[in-house]
Amino acid sequence: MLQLQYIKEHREECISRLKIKNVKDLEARVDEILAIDAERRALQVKADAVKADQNRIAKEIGALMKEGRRDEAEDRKAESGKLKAESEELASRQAEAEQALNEKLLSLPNAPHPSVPEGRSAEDNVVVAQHDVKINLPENALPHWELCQKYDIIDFELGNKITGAGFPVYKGKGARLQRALINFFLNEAAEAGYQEIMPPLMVNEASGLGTGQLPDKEGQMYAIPLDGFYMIPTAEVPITNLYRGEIVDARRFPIRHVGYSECFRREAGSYGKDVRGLNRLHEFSKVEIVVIEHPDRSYDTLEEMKHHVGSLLEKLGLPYHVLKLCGGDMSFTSAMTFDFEVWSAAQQRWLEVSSVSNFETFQANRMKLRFKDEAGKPQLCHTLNGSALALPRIVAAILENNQTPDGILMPQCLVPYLGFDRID
RNA sequence: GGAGAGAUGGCAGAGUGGUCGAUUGCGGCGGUCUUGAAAACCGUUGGCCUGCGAGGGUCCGGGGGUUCGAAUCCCUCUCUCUCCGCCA
Repeated sequence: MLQLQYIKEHREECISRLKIKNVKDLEARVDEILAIDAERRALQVKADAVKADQNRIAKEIGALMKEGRRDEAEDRKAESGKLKAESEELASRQAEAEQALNEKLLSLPNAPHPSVPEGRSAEDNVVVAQHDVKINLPENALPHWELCQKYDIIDFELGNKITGAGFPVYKGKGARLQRALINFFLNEAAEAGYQEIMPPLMVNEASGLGTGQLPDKEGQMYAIPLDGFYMIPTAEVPITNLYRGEIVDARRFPIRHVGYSECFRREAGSYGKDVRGLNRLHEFSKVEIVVIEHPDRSYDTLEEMKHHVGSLLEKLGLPYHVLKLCGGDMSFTSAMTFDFEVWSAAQQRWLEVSSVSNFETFQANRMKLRFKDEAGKPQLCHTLNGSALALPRIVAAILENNQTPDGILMPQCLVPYLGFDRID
């Protein structure tokens, strides 16, 4: 969530930044927050004064009792009793104001960086980079779901049987390809300085709140109500929450992590050709990079992360472009996001395989993730993350783009991990 | 799943109704000494809210209660540890 202090001190700037995200009733919501905060502070000043009186009297009673002046102590007790009622009343009003303030703040999205383009939908995203690769498709090129069947490497029907739609079963060379990609991505990230984490695949509610999945995207996660857990939609959740509530040593910046996990998403409301084959799944594998960074350096780090993601796609020999998301297409939590899309030649469409974002202090504020600045004062860190990479659509593009009459050729960089160079 | 013990500051560990935001040790930071370092010695060392400031308030796992007053007493939840059972 946004920092209250920022909203207070930069109301105009805050509103103009949020406008880009097409927030409804924006000014009214911001002003309501400011009003509730003012009320809350006024209540606290009053409550503190009453409390101070109570504390003083309680000490006096202690002293009087020690000296054996019981009558005077009893007078004091009566006095304190009156204050108690007043103090309880003030405290409960203050708690109400605090809760209201918190709810309002929690429901306000992150303010986009001033350079984020305006726009309503994905149509308005801006292509900022393009990397072409020549593709020679055979005459009778097949979409990946037919290739999966032809070579018996990914079985969607079997997944339906044992779980349901969107839970494919990888077989033989298809399974081996998954494992190879995961290892390739993890090794590349390790070489780039990211420490590997293998996180739990279920998290508690506090973690969901920390990274912003809760409360507003609750319906997107699979829940385990009996134990109060959620299946993670991305490794971002457990890895970023590793630092929840911490005051980290500024000398550790940037804190770079990479982790592979299965990701679980309900994807309620999805349908049609978008969900065909590997295009959209309920469970998929992803390698994620997460960085905790000093606010002054976070946008440089975002560039480094983009560079890392781009280098992976280039090694895999996939054509891709990079989109800078417009305000209307950005996530609730992000201040700036770049999407990487690969060209899937047989489907003739772009598939999103990575999303790299800077959240600035939005997540850090929710999870109280801080560092000490030069003056020794705690400040919020910036958090960033990006897919590096999500497997299914990478697999779809590899299968489609590299198909030949003699089988599907594997990218050279994967051969050492695979132990074969083609699927046939 | 059954039985028991526990949760205090970065860590360890005192504190069982009043002057305790909390003894002490370690660690951290600053200094003295030293060519430098170590050792030794001295000092210092939490977060949050509020206030221009002085200051005030708050926090001893979470929530609730008793009391003029709670780290300390009561209830409850969560978590951790030990033993038994089960198990990869």
